Amino acid sequence: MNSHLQKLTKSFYEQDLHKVAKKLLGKIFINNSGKVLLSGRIVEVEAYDGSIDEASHSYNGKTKRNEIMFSGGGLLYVYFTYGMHFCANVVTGKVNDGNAVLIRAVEPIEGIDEMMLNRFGKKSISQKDFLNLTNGPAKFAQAFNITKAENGTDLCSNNIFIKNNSETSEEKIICTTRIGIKKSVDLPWRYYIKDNPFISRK
DNA sequence: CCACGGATTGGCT
DNA sequence: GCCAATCCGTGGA
Repeated sequence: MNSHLQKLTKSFYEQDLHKVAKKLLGKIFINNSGKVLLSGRIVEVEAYDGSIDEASHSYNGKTKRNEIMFSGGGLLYVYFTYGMHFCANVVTGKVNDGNAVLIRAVEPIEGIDEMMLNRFGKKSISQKDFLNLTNGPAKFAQAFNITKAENGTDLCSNNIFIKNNSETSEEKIICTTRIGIKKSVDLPWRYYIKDNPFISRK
């Protein structure tokens, strides 16, 4: 089947933040903008809310850096952090909501040789490094060639997009507090697929 | 196995 | 000047 027929549409991304976050688990993230198609199954995400969530980049309103978070569901918000890493988010809801889902981990499917080159500069890696390909937000971005150039990409009209897949059943979705933040630490807004080997942390 | 600190830039106070 | 939605290497138990 033509993958375009399965591309998630605006109406999917315009749904409620947490509904989209949970529904994204199990879906296939694709970057087909390079020579080699890269794909992976989304296995871990976190929700960030502009209104009540002090950890969200959008909490204090729109700036040059976070403006994509306010630009409507279906866009890719990519930010730069710690002086060297990029992380990718899927914007949800309507214009000015300031809501987005951070993609924290995927399970590699296609283009794995290319991912190994992007991450480690070689095509032969250890079993341990195989799990290290995409088991973290900046690892995923590096493996999939997502950088600031991809900030603002419309996932509904480009060769970077997310493909539909069967729903992940409720009992396989684990919900915990989020990782690596210092504010709003008690909000249980991290979702991941139970027992998946590419989860960033237990 | 776990804990800790360095890397390195840009955004905001 | 401070610090970040991270990652990786090191050093000790």
